Amino acid sequence: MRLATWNVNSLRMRLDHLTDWVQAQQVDVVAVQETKLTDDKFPVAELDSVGYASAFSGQKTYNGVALLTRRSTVGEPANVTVGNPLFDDEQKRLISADVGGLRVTCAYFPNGQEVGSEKYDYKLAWIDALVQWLDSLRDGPPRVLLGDYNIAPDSRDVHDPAQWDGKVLCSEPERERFTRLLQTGFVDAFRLFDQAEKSFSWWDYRMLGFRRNAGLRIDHALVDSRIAGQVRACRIDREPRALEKPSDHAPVVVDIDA
DNA sequence: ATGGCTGCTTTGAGCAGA
Repeated sequence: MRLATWNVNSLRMRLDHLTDWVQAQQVDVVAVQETKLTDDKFPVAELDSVGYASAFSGQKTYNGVALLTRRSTVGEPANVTVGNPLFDDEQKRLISADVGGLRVTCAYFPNGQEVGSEKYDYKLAWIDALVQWLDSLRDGPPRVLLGDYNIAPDSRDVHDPAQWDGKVLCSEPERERFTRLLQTGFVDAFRLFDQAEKSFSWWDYRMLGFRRNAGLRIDHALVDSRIAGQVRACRIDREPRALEKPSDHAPVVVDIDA
């Protein structure tokens, strides 16, 4: 089974990129972040016409998440949960479903804006609640957490570690939260394999970020430790980032024998 | 040091992203 995560930065702007890509890559499950659409505007019919069923939770302007499943291989998302039952949140950042024997969660972690800000505190509290909830699901079906974590876990994941040292996305409390997620029984699928140095998943639109490869690895696929041995590959696909009018994020793909 | 793109919005300057 091939799963992927992609922050599309507006599904309205990126629908063609997304449908082209999932078909070309034969993706079975894709977790989408920053749809920026209310549910009545979600392109159910367009996705259905290319063979994908969808579960989604959105709002106007900001946030918004979705899980798309390839009908011919994995069917429809089942037992869909919107949000975190342990955390009241008006922001639409989390959706989970059973797909192909896995409990798949799509997450759009808060950005945090600046260390010490109100938004940063919200980010840490949001992650703490996510850790608590996912920990409670350890005995259920194997979990997969796909999303834009807005955390670069390691200096390897940062184009210029000195410049980013201690800044939001790279601060110690955020990295500690990432470690806590791993400690609830996950592996970082990307780091199970040899990867090129300076592998990133996001590049600033400004200052020729992509051309200079001035990026961060903040989009991740965490896979339940119980099935770590079934992970066959994990890679970042930079190609969609080079298209006209791209998202600022590239998709991350993970292949699991399941 | 600043802002540099992009998408969005009670359509137009300001917010937010990362």
